[in-house]
Amino acid sequence: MGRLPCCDKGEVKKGAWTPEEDKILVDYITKNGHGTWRSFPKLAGLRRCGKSCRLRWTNYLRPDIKRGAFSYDEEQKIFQLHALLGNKWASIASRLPGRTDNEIKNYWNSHLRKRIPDKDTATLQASSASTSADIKPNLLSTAEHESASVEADARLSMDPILHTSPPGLPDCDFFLRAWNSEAGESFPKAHAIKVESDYVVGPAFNASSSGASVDEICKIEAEDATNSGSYSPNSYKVDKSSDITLDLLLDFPNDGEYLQYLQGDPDDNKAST
DNA sequence: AAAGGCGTCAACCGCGGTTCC
DNA sequence: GGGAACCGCGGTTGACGCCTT
Repeated sequence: MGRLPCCDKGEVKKGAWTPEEDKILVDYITKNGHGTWRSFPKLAGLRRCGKSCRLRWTNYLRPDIKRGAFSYDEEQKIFQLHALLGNKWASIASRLPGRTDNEIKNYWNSHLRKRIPDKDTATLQASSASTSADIKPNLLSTAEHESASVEADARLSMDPILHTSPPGLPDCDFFLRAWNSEAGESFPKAHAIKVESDYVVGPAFNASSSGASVDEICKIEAEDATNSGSYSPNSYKVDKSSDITLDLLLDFPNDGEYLQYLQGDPDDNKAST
């Protein structure tokens, strides 16, 4: 038994929205709110699928949407968040006020992805061929990233040390933990920065065995899930430090090296400044 | 000037997760 | 507890404009 179609395909209009339709949609939502999207088109007098209305509103017509070129800061954040989260566009969008997941996804696919050097791809293939435990999420293709995430989730669930934040541990320790982990390590590597031998990995967070990058990913996802009230009770226990940790990672001083490929395309940078 | 290629982005589709009854 | 309804997400498609030949 398949899922019922969300609307009668014969009845609804498809394709680009006209200014008139936009106006009807905006006017109705302004006055009444959208209610349930399924019934919205009928109530508003639009010959559109409810999903289509929702998409048009959330991706284009919402008043808080910021249009126009992405700033350098925004690009920087997208790179960093993508390194942590992979193709979790909604999660990334939630940290970029005024930007939608669709917009970020398109921008990534058309502008940012091509700035990642080919040699990273080569590194990726070499590393993924060696051992799955050494997988670096930020270097993975989408499919590899997804499978790595699944595997990492499984590892996480078996690694009690990743489930608990030591009582009374200051946030800076959390940050150090994160930075010394694979997630922190991934930033320089993602940008082809050579990390010197004084790079320290604590015994409990050996990068090849702890999957601490997943720690980061799970914390952020847990936070997102918590925000939407949908996180399962046996998932990572979230506390305030997750947000602080991510912010610290995002705010880590960029001396121009870490995001080298942001400067890869002068034309794009010109547009974003 | 015209045709074809390419890049961008709005919109669609299908699926998984959540909520409600 | 189970199923239907609904929502939201990520991947994909298609239209359109620009560029190159």
